Amino acid sequence: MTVAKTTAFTAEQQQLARVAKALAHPARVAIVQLLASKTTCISGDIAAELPLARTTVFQHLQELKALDLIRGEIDGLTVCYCLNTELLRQVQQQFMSFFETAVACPAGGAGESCGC
Amino acid sequence: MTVAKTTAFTAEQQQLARVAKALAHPARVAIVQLLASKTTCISGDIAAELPLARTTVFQHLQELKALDLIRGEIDGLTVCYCLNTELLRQVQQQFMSFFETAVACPAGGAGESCGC
DNA sequence: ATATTATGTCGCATTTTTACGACATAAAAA
DNA sequence: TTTTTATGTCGTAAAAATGCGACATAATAT
Repeated sequence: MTVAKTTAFTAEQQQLARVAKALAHPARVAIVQLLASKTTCISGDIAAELPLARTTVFQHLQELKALDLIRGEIDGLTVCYCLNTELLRQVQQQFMSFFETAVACPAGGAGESCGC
Repeated sequence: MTVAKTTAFTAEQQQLARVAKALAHPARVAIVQLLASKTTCISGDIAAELPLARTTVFQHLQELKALDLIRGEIDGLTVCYCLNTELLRQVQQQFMSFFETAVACPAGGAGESCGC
């Protein structure tokens, strides 16, 4: 409580952080890649392809689903999960803007205005 | 027992997840944006611009520094933090590849091969 | 020399994440 | 019907993240 902190975080910062958090575990990165590599939506045997217990994988799936990055459709006894490519495209844009601003830092990286 | 199974994933998946984790908090997103917006590297008054205690901000700075996304150079009594734009460029590429593969999912989004 | 200031370290409490087994449920097969 | 199978729910334990105050340190300023 050294200083007055008036500034809150913007909606954009929170949104980017939320998505980043969703991708902040290799299992969830792997799940997205797995779904991207299938011509047909695969079901819970996603778990069989990952070095984790089925319930743990299910938990990760739920986290991705909570952000609507993936979707699940029940098909009889199995469930078909697939990517929400539309949302992913938006998210990709957000990350791009973020990185573009970052790499375009006027300080220019390896220490032009300071010693870093 | 809860053992981190992150080692069972590919190096690429782990690297992407690591960086995603670094950006998984709005404060750290804000820090990167803040550093990107400065023509000169700013020091610890980063804390004054964020709605968090100084030590908490310092902690976030350390996390970004641990991944070498930012760097700090001591200048007398103050410290000059700035972005590692070179690394950020690499990271940007990794995220781009990831998203490109994801949005290019053959299932094509809104349910072409399944009901999602 | 003493005080001030910017930065960094430590410990602690709270919350969230991760991981998994035991159990429940509902569709399909026997 | 009974059994099998794929999926989902719940509780729990360990770990990590978050946030902050008390204290330490080192460079200036007085």
